[in-house]
Amino acid sequence: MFTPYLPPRYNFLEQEKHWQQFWEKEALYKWDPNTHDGNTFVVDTPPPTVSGNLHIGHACSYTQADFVVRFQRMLGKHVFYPMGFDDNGLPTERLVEKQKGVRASSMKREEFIALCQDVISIEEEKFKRLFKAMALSVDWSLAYQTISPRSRKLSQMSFLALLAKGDIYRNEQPILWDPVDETALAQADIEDKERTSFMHELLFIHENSQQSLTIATTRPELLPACVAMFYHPDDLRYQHLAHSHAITPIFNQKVPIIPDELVKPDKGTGLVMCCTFGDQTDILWWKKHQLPTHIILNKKGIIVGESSGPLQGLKVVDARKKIIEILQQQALVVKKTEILQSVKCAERSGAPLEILAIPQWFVRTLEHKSALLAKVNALQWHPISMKDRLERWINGLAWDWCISRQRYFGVPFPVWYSKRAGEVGKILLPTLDQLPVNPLEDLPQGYTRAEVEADYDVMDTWATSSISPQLSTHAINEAFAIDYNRHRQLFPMDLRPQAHEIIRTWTFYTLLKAHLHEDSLPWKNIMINGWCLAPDKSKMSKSKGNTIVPETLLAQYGADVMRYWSATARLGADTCYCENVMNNGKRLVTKLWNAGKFILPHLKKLDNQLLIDSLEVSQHNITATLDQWLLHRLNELLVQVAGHWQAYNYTEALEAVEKFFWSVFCDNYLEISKARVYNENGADDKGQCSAILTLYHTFYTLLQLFAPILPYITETLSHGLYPHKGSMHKKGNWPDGVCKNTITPIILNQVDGLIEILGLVRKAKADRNLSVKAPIRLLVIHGVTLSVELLKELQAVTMAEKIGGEDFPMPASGAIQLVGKLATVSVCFS
RNA sequence: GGGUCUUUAGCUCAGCUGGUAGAGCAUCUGUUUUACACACAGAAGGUCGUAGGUUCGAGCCCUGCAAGGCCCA
Repeated sequence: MFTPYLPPRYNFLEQEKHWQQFWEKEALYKWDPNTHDGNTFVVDTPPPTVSGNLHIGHACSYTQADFVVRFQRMLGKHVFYPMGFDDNGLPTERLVEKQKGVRASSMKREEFIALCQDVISIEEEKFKRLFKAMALSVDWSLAYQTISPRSRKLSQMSFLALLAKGDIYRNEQPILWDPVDETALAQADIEDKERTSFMHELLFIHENSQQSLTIATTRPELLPACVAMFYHPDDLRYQHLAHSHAITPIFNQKVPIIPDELVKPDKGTGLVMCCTFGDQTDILWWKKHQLPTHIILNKKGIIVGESSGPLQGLKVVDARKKIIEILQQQALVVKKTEILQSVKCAERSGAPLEILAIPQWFVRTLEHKSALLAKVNALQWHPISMKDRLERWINGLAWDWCISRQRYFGVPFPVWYSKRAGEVGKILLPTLDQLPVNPLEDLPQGYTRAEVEADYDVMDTWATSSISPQLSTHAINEAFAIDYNRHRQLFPMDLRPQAHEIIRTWTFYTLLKAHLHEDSLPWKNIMINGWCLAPDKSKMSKSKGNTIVPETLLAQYGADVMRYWSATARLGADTCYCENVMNNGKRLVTKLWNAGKFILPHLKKLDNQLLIDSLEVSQHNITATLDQWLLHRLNELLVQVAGHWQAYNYTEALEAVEKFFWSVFCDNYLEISKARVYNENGADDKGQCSAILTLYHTFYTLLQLFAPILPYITETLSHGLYPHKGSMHKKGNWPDGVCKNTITPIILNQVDGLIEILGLVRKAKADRNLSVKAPIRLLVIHGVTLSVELLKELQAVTMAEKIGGEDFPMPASGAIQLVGKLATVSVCFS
């Protein structure tokens, strides 16, 4: 049935809901696993963290990716576009603790994990609804979670694969430790607190000369862990100490005296002791000077070990009092000064942090630097300038990647340590078919619970996130695979869209994993979107109260307008939320609707079959010069816009289409052709048919060009005016060129002249404060010779009674004369 | 503190290998109702962050400075 129809008003909320259901019912975005022609476009969507709310920045970046995906689908690609949810790790734990008012550390581990599962399933539904409202053309059947059994399995496979290759190793490393909650912390969990403390000056003995040396410290209780003494290399007071040793008081340990630039000569006495580990500097020195490790603190922050003598069994604070007491008794404290000190504390428990050395798992990165740089260069960056960030990052890397986290809700290491006599500490691994394993519940084959100790840690979230492509392809490599055929079909992927602040983490780790696993790139292209800032160009944050949530914009303006806004932000460039731009988007949607409303009633003037036929078939009916000119210009637009899209320049693509639609199509073509469209006296049926057909097909092409950015209004108008064509967004619906006509440069120039003359006449009327529809008695044109046909168009649109050409003299008086690039005109009103 | 990006009209942004500054909105003026006043037509609006340098010529290249963003310490 061919019955074009549009409702009287465009109610975006109603239409959006309707088309969401339609797209779902039609399975328009469904990936077809049986396509093997290689004409695929596979996307690696970075899974958002489900904890907390989606903000406008997400909306901006996810819609920008969707533009590209929709274009590729319309081009005819088989699109694989999944959505993931990153529900693994600390942010989720935090959310759950907050929502449920619980503490992970004070519950049973399994109960806490179950609670996490409950919360994320609710949060994910929320995200899903919002993504659908934003018209992300995701195939939801491909959705994955970073904590699901399959993701755990693949994550553990990745670990085992790298362990087998020797790219993962275990080593004891200092970490920041919260002795109250008994966990390692990330940088993000730490806050600096000011407190008063005492700087003590203690006496050491210089081994060679037996003279006393005064060192300054705020941590006297770490004396048993002292492993060196430092002074600044330029400090003239201590040059004689080079290459000698000092003896610690009370514990009588012999420690080397070493010069290092990090010592502040004016702090205390300029001599400082280095312990295992008092602060970050101690760690640096320990690494740089390869000092011995002398651990005296346990995970509860209690001093242990024979060598700690009288401090054994005491908490840090008590040990500090005790050691000062002892030192004072022996007159080894020469000075005590109250100072204000900044101490790193746990944000949550408030406890001052200790530094512990704990065995951790590491992924080798440093030795792969040059290979990774080559990979970075093989990747297509959009925009190219972002490549630089990753190159600098890789060049500056100084440590291997520590992937151990002392957490609960994460992917556990698939590892046990043997307690069997003769092999104590031996690393035991599961077989592949055991995966995913929970080493706390499962056991390595042939061992009993009593014979093994499980690795209690979970992996860094990035260890899982860095295989997001493989979470979708279901394989790490040929040996570690759930479905290797699927992997071969999808990997490497075509596109990774993401924001710039995670280039150094997410991009880097994902490149690293693909490199180590298969010597491959994870993707062929990467597009980097910018940030969304508040209207004052500052970062949006809850504390400033300047956040804007997508829900508000969707309700106020609708998804198309929100997408329009994110389309005006160029790739890589930060953009601020701007009411102006939202209004422009709203105007565009309305203008499209009104153009559709104009075309609709004229369609019944033509035979249905003529409208159903493709333009190729009905092309011979496009007889008017003006119509042929429009189609010619439309063809030029198509080439230009396709080029922009191929280069990921959706902003320029939109700008070009919008400009063409607004000024060429609506303001000029439509106004000029109106006389023929209405054909009031019935004198030009052929011209009318030509005009209506041109309007009809041009408008559809413009809708196609707008479609990747404005999916709802284009679908609504497409179904209303072109009910025989099916969905606007179906695979392969990108226009590959409208009817090729052979319009000559002379004719092109004539129509361009006509448009210019129309502009000059409008100006003449504006100068006289007249309506654009005010009649003209005489219009004289010099410089351009128009055909009889074009003169007729011009006469109708300018309301000119009479038009004179070159042979007609310019009126001397009573006329407005205007000069353009191509033509000079003279307008007489009376 | 190190690195990096940004700074162009009241607002949001274009501006190609250096050659007389552009768009949309907002403003002002005018025009209506046979698609659209969420429109059409017109006008006005800028020492291109700042101080130097290179050049016949700099928004663009070089150096310093300032403000802001981001990443890393």
